[in-house]
Amino acid sequence: MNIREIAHRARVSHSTVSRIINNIETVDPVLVRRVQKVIAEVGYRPNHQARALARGRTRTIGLIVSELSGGNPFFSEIILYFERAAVEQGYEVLISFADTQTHPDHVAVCVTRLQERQVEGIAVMTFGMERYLRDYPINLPMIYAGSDNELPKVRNIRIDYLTGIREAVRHLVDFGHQRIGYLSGQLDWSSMRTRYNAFRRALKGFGITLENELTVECEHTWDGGASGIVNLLNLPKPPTAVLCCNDVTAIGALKTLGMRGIQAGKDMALVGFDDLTMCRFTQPSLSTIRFSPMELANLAFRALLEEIQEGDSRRSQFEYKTHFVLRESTCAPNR
Amino acid sequence: MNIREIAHRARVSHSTVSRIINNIETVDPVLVRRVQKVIAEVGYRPNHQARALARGRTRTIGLIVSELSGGNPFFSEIILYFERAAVEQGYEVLISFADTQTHPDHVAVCVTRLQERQVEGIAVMTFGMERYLRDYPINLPMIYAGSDNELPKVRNIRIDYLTGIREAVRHLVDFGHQRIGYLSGQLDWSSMRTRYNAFRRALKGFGITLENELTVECEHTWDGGASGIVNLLNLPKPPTAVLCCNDVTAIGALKTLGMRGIQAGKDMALVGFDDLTMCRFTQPSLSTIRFSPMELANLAFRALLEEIQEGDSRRSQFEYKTHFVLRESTCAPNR
DNA sequence: TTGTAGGCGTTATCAG
DNA sequence: CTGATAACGCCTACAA
Repeated sequence: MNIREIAHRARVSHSTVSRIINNIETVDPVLVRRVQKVIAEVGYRPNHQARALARGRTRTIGLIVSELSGGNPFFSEIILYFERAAVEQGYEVLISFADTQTHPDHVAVCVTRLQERQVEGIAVMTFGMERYLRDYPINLPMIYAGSDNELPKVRNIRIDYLTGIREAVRHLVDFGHQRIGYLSGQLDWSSMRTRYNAFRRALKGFGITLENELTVECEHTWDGGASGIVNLLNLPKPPTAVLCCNDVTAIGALKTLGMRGIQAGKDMALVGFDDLTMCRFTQPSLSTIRFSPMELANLAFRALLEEIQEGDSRRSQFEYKTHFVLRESTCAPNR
Repeated sequence: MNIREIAHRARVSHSTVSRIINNIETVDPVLVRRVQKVIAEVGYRPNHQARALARGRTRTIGLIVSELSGGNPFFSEIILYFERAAVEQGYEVLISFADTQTHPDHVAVCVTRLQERQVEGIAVMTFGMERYLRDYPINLPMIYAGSDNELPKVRNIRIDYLTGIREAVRHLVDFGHQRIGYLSGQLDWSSMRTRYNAFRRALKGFGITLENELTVECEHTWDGGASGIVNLLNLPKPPTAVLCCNDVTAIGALKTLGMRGIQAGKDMALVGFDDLTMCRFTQPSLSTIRFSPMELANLAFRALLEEIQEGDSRRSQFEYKTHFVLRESTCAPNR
């Protein structure tokens, strides 16, 4: 069923039908009613591909996220809020999962796919995997978030990890902690490296030097956190507080602590990162560093939209600042 | 940059270029090399919309899920695994979020959008909202999951809620529980109603009749569970065990219990529903009824693919059976 | 206000 | 094996 068929049945030309489905004012109301009746009767829907082809615009944007494996809710919230922001502005979103576990450079495949679909811009929210796009020819509006090597052609949403981490460390130091452990995700992810560096810098700011044994590198998953913290607990002199690279890791660690009879928020201080909804529902509730998927998604969409609409002309700086959120999992050192 | 431009630069016809990008064997290798060189040089990518238009096929399917609000990981896992299964078969997935909170019939809007995008089929994984499609003219392959009114034109993945729920209830009854409470989601969602009915039927099977006061209807969110269970605790004679309509609700309830000094798995038995990854990491870990998003997504994709490929000819029955998963949150009644 | 003709980028069907 | 030529469904001058 197409525009010509409708036109035939309504005894008008197909251009008239086209005008009507595009809400052009200058059409005889009589014809409008006649055509719309036919459209309703046959259940006609305009073909989006054909429109895009004829118009030269798709009003579609791409969103690339890291794989949601193990159900880390962080990225699913990114998707939800990004989509919502886009739909509000009349854009559609094509979502692409970069399967970074098996093929790190899968991000490039995703970009290709999206380009073939003629997206008008791409938001790369992988927090680390965008480095595999370094040699990829970028010829459309594109934004990264928290990338550590800023490219001239790609806008980057700066992430201020330091502020939140420093607030968290200050909080712990105020409590009297000196031996603060760190549960890191894989350090070949730039965002993980950046967080770690921020942590070390924060410590140094308070006159503390981080001993090597106090950093554990693990997968940033529930299981990674659960097993990673064992390395800290088994130390001859374990830390009195632990900062984790994300909430999922922290919740995994929390589980291990609980199983060993160690109470976070009493025997040991534990801090997460992200501020997932579920942080309020762990026991104890999890103090964390806010890195809100909702705010990030909105920021990313706004940045991309500006890039699409304004091009190089107006390049506002977009920045996201993290903050410490106090809940129940932190406490004074227990010796 | 298009096929004609490539043809011009490589001094061949555009049909030859078309053949080459479609890997048609019968092309002179010399030309292949020449054309591919140009393609690489200019960074040409075929236009997907144009291809779809010319081919009359999009190799794209639609997936409609309920909104992910509050970050319920259930739907995000559905999306992930559905997408993965589809990509494996050379299909792309268009994801549509049905914002059922504000506009229940938003599902219909999603279907329209997907139809305009010429998807070859749609999987509706809303577990309840598909009823708003009742009067919608269905003219393409479509599947539902767990729908309670089976339509002739739509394939439905039957969900056997009863088996898992009965196993859970048997487990509780074996422990000696007689007063078993139920924390339900909004009962105007068909999947919520079906679960509830299954629960009552299971109870009856063990000779227990459910007193009205033991059922609480709440939002099936973290907060809903956290506040909903209060109504059960405040009863003159509270239940000794509680079954929840999903894990998120159960985890919310777990939090409230913890704050009141009631230990799930010791003072009260608590059972969830879904088996989210995080169930293993709550304290205590959550006994639940397995309703695996991964398996459901795979099933849904297979069903839809068969519907697309075979049409009405071969209609296998697809069914998903739930099962009880024993962890630490259940125990004998504590009086 | 309406209709006609041409084009968007690709595939497919023909002769050559 | 290659190259015209005509679709695919829609939009948009331009002409009537």
